[in-house]
Amino acid sequence: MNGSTAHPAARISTAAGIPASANLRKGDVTPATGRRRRGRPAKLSRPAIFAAAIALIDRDGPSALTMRALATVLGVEAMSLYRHVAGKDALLDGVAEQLMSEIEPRGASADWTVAVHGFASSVRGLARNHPQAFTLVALRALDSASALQPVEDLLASLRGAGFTRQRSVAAYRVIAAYTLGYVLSEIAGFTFSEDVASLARRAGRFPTIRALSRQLAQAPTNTSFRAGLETIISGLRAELEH
Amino acid sequence: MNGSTAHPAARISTAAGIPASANLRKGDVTPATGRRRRGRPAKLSRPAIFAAAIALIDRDGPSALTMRALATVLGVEAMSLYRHVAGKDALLDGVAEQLMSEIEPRGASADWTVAVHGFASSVRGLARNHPQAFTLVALRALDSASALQPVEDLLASLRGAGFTRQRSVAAYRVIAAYTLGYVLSEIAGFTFSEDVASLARRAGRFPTIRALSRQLAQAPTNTSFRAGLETIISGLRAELEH
DNA sequence: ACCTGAACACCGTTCAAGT
DNA sequence: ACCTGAACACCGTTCAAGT
Repeated sequence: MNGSTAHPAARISTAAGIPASANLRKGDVTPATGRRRRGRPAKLSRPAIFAAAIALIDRDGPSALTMRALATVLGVEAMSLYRHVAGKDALLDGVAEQLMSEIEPRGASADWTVAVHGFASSVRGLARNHPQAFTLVALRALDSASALQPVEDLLASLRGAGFTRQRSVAAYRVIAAYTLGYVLSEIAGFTFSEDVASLARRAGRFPTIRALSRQLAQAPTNTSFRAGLETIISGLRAELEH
Repeated sequence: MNGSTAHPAARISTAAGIPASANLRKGDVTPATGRRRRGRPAKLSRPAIFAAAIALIDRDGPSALTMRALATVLGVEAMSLYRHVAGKDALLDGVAEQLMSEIEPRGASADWTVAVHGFASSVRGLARNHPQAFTLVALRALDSASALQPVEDLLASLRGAGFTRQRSVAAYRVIAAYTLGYVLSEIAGFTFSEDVASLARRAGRFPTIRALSRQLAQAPTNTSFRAGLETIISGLRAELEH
């Protein structure tokens, strides 16, 4: 497809312009303890590696994330990465965790419907900031503190609003499943391209799809995402009041 | 991690035991026309290739699907595959389409809630039959007839039940998003492993997660999937009757 | 302490050649 | 008409070696 002959890694390095150390928050390189460093100072750090990996995926897609390409971007040889991450799988775990940490905590809300919208918007916002990386990472178990905080906030609001333990978890799962599915569909083009209508026409079947082709072709919006959430909230409210 | 030194392809071939031609339905090799075959008879066919690919993924995971491994399983050299599929990406498109064709049509239902459950069960059933292949394929645009039929049936039922055009499409999207998200979460272990509770305990935060750890650890079931669907149906019914 | 060179066993894909 | 051999430009990962 992309028949470009040469795509020199050096160019990536320049273009990506990874702010190698600029991305680091203070204290990232060394643990909180002021332990004395000896020997050669480290050129690499885990957060710098993960940040560069996310930038690489966002720019060129998941398949561009290669140990070798990542190393080039960081101005280092591929093998040096293995000092800091166990392998490619561990790299992806780190990427997932660093992505989740971008979600800023909202705190528990007294109104559970606000909490639902807050949770869903956080996830969707992350996906919109990093569509490519999100797909890579959406299916990895989230066992980091930053991934758990939004869940904690949502569950706390549901419990506080009077949902039983069982119903709180059930509600969480419905909301999380809808949000994940919606966001992934959005990234994939919502499974309906403009030419689905023409396929339906060619096939001479699917009269309803043909009749609804204008509506189906409409790109999902902020509004339609929230509307779907309201449908679910309405169903949950009925259970709560029952 | 898996430090096994040698994993000879020949062994895969034996172990996988792909029923190379047994998987073929009659008429798969040649188009319906009784066109005369000349030259060397084909050892390969697109359906046989896709079936073997699905079997390989189901057995050994998405990363085991390699042009070379697939060829070995089919008793052929890797380059022979390029006679039948344009490349690996086209192979994955074919795998996606062949998977979707496993869904057996249910026909439109007079009761729209039956149609909702039917659609969702079809998708979930496919995911349970091919959990590994499903993840690989869930995000590819579905533009084949067999992928469109379940959508047509659901939309037709919704329209027939009195949903407006806009509301029918909106309802479809909520249902599809929930189903996709639920099913992918299920495959990924529903993002909550048993040790999330212990992580929450170690972190000394997340009191609600800790309090709900038993409920959160419960594996999703047929029943809980349908219960979530009922929540959504209840929300949709309110809109319909409004 | 941290990074590198060389090597190994893989990939997808091409092209000209075999039958 | 269909399949193959040899080759190219990649992968992830190891290990012993450099500074």
